[in-house]
Amino acid sequence: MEKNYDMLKLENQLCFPLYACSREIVKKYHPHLDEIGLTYTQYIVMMVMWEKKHVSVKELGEKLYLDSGTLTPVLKSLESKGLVTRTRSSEDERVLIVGITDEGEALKEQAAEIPPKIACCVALSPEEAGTLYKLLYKILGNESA
Amino acid sequence: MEKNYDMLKLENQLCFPLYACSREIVKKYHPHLDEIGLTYTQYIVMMVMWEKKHVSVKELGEKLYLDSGTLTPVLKSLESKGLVTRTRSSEDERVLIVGITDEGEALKEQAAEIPPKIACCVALSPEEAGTLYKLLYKILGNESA
DNA sequence: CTCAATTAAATTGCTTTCAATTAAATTTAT
DNA sequence: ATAAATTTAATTGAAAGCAATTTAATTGAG
Repeated sequence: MEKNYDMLKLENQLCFPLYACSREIVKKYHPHLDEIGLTYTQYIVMMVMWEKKHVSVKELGEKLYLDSGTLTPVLKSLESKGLVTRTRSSEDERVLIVGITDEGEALKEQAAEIPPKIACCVALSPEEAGTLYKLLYKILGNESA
Repeated sequence: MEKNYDMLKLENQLCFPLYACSREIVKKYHPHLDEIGLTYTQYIVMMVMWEKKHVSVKELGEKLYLDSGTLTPVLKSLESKGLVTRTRSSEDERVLIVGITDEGEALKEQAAEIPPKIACCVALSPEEAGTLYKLLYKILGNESA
C-alpha cells in the first residue's frame, strides 16, 4: 500500500502561500514606512494607537497576536522616538498603559498615504479582496479549534 | 475637507490578517515539527528537497521567496543534522547544489503525518480553502506589478 | 491574615528575515 | 585577451518573533 505524500508538496499546502504572501506584502510597505521612520511592527502598533489612544500591553498583544517578548522592545523604541508613552496603571501596577503623544498623532497624517499606495499594487479586485479578507478572519477567529 | 483615515484601521487592511494568519498557522506546526526536530523554515526547505532531490540555493530561494541570507544558515543547520548535502557545482563554482541524504529522505515518512493534523484544525471547507489558495497565488504571481 | 496561585510584563536565548555589502566565479563587451 | 559587468552565495548587522523563565503585583483559599 503506497503512502500518499501529496499533501507534503509545497503547492498543496495552504500555510506556505500564506507565509510567502504575508512576507511579500509586508516587504512592499518597507520603502513607504522608511519615509516615516517606522518598521512594519511599529506601524501596526501605531495603527492601534491611532484608534484607541490608550491601551495595555496585553490588549495590544491580543489585537496584534503578539506577546510581550515582541512588544516590549517595539514599544520602547516607539517611546524613544517620542510617539508613545509607557506608564504603569495606578490601579494595577502590573499593567503597562501605552498612550499616544501629539507627535504620534501627527504621524497619522503621513501614514494615511501608505495604504492606497499598497492597495493599487495588489492585483485583486475589490470583491476578491473582500473574499480573502473574510477567509483570513475565519481562520483567525477559530484559534480555539 | 475631512481626511479619510478609514484605510488606516487595522480591520480595513488586508496585510494585517495575512500577517497574523500566517504566524498563527505556522505556530500550529511547531509542536509537530518539534517531534521531528525541524523548524518551519527547515521544513519548507525539506519539502522542496523531497520533491526535487537536487536544487541550487537560487532555485530554492525562488521557490520559497527567501534569499541566501536566510537560506545559508538554514542549509548549514540541515547539513549538520545530516539531512542535506551542500556541494559546489563543478560547472559553475558560484552555484551551491543542495542534495538530500538518505536520512533526509527517511524523514519524509514522519513529515507526511503533519499536514493532515494541521488541515483539520483550520476551520475552512475544502471550497473555501481552494478559494483562499487561488487568491494567495494570484497575489504571489503578481510580484512585478 | 498568610501563603499559594495567578496574572502582566520584562528578560533571555535562539532562529528567522531582510537589506546591504563582500567575495569569488562567470559572462560580456571592447 | 583583458577589463567591466553580472551572477551566486556568504556575511554582517539590525529587527522580529517566540518559547521559556523571571519578577513583581494582585487575587484567592484556607
